[in-house]
Amino acid sequence: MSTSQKSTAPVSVPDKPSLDGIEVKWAAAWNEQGLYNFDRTKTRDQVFSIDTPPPTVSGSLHVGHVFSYTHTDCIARYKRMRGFEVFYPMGWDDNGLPTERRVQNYFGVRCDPSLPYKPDYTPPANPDPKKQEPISRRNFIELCEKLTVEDEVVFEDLWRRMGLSIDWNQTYQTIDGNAQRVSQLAFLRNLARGEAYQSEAPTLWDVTFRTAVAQAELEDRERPGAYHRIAFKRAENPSEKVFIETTRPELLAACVALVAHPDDERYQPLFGTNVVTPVFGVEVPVMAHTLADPDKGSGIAMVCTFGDLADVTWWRELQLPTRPIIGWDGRVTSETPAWITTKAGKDRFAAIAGTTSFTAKANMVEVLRESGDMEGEPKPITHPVKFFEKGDKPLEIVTTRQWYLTNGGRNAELREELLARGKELIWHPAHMAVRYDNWVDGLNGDWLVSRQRFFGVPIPVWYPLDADGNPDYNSVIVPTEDQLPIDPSSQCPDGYTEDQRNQPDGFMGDPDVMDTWATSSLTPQIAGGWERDEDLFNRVFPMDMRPQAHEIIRTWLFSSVVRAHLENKELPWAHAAISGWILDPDRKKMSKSKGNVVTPMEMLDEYSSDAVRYWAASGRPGTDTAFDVGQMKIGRRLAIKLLNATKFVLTISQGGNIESITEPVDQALMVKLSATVDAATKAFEEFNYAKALDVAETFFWEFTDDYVELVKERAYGEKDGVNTESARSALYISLTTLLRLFAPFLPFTTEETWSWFNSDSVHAQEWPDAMALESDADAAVFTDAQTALGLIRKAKSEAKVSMKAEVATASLSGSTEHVERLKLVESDLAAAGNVTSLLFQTSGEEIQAEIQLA
RNA sequence: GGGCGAGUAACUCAGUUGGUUAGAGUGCAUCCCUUACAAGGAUGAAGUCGGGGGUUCGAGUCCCUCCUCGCCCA
Repeated sequence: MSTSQKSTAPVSVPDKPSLDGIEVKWAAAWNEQGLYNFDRTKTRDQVFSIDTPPPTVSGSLHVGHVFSYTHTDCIARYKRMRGFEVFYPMGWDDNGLPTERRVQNYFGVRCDPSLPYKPDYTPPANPDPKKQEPISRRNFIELCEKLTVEDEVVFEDLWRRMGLSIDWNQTYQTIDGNAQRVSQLAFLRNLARGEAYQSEAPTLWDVTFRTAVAQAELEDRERPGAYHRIAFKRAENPSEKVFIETTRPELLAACVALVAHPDDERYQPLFGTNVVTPVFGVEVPVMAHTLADPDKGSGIAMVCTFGDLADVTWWRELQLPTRPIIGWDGRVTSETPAWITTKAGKDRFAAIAGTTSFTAKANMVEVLRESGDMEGEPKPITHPVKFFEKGDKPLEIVTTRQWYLTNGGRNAELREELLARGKELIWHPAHMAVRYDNWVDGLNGDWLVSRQRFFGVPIPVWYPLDADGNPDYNSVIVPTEDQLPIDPSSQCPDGYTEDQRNQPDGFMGDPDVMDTWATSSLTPQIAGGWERDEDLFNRVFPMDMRPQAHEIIRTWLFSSVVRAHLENKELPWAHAAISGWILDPDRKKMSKSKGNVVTPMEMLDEYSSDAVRYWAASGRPGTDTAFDVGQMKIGRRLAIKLLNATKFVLTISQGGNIESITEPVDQALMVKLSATVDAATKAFEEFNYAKALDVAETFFWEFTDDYVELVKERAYGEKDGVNTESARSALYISLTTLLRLFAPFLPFTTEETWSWFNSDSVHAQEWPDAMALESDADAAVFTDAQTALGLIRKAKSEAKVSMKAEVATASLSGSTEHVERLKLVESDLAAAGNVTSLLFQTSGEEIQAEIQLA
């Protein structure tokens, strides 16, 4: 780094510097200059690549977006100044259920895949959410695409207004052609390697959305329920009763066994015998399994196909028959099951056939009460119930054919490999790694990737139909890689013609789409040009950084690691930067439903982008942060101070040279500045932008409050030019260093001020070099001067006079070293304090002052 | 129930491998319209570092235990 600096343009400082309008001005200028465009001539070691989270554009803008995206941008800007070519793309997550729901509500339509496409369709003029108009799948998807484009504009406007240094030439949508191609291609590669497979198995099922959901999308919610104590009769001796307690009496017809713990002496005599279900009269075995909890209810459980995940375990491990009575719509099946053979049982079933599980439950309770098979009244309890995280009805478990992807949930070896990947990844903060480990350890099955939805990436396969028109799922027909992306419901496989679709001896397309995470898990590959632009891919992959929130470690982060591990045999990125949440002032998570969400654009308008960024950057990595307009006001004050301080320095100094800094207090300031740069650099290297901001800010306030006041007169040249150049150089070098230290945080303010004396952008400058500012000067000269100046101010403040008031005599005392140092600043202290007679005295260990005002 | 994180001034937060008298900003009080800055500046008051116990010459920091809050998992 050069030790000499001067402005690269004629200095032009506004009379009244202001933050107003600088966002629009500089966002446009940066766009025009292509300042953040990725230069793909750079090689991998010169590149810093970021796997940016694609926001869900159908969701609302949230201060959380501003918060976490600012963190990433601060790091991107730092890396850019460190000489890295930053690859900073932006994606839009428009794939999936949130978009479908928004389209349904916004246009008042719903998708009915059985309907034909209407080319000139227009949605209802006055959408009625209760009377959604059924439309074809293709019409529905067209509306999804139309709306997401509109939503993306709103997000892009915000990102630009916030000053995110994104390369707007590198954008993608998780539903666009390339994302679909990458997603399908990766799936076919998984299929070829045996990592993707189909299975007919009990599946967690959301009855509202009528789709299967994966383990990663579940959440437990506490719900009221009740134990119903129901009597089964022993098959050999009907007078002998066995009581079970169940929360789901409506599933009695789906009962396939009773289970108790093998050590439970109460039920040991029953193991291997049969009992008869009440009402339906079906004979079922009593079996032993360690999962049965002797302390829960009566200690013996009714196994149904399927009431909960424990039922699935028992069904599988005890090899029980499948007797489902709940259909995909969440209602009891309309046909009476074959296993119910008694006349009374058939009649009873007819009464609940076709009803919702809620109605069926009420009906069954009534029937059991009348028949005397229920003992006592239901006992209310509260218990955790599994929900789809986006759903509002409890999940059912139904048996369906689905596609799965291996993720270690059923394979110990793969699980260990993925745990090792978690250890290989560098986490910020480090403790977030345990969430990954917990999740991987707790996996109980492979990743279910098929979804029975419409707006998503189709599963790219077909199945041949036999002479009876039944699909042969074991003979999957796949497209060639160069045919991708494909839609199997509108395109036909090689060797077939479209008129063979759904005909005997013809083919059928897989009707499902993939889980959105199956696409989102490939964002490094999608943005990085995998199998599309190998030249780009080799320059950016594996990426350097994945920023994301902690609650999606189990979904986005984990699934991305799975895909890259399987496909690329490596981690998708080196660092994971985990951001915290925004909490409201009561320390509750901010959310729309609580009505405590603030609109980001209003915030930016009121406080300025840099002020809001300041607040965001104050939140340490991974730490939940309170929404605090107070911090934004401070940020605004900092930005305005920076404008004014820059104006001041430039009016008296327009160049600097480290060799000209000869005055001890100026040299001391440089030592402090060097330490500040060093600390900020170290913090940034650890992804701790908050600390980097803090150290820069601390130095800045000392610089303005103390140093500038101390050297003002000398810098003006009012002391016959003695050491004027030293002060001017120190001021100028401090200023240019500070503007660069603040550039990642306050990109607009620093660019505005930089432009007053430079023709290029502050964001294209090199990050300051601590070494270049280092010297063996004594930093305590400045510290002691600050102390002495403070004492003089205190005396004036206590005397309630102006800071400008004249001091007749100031007698400073302290240790020998103190006095030696203070003498080095004598002239500046006298000037700053307006002291006529400044005296020194060696006494005591602390600096003290006796002040006599004039 | 298991795990992780947090608890420091009225508020929001720093506090490094244990090391002098625990810091900053906000707010508050008092004062100053000082020619970079009144959307400003100066000075000041304010803390049993969640409770208890332990290790140590020395603990906000390490160990044990309990309490409160948040999140993840079951």
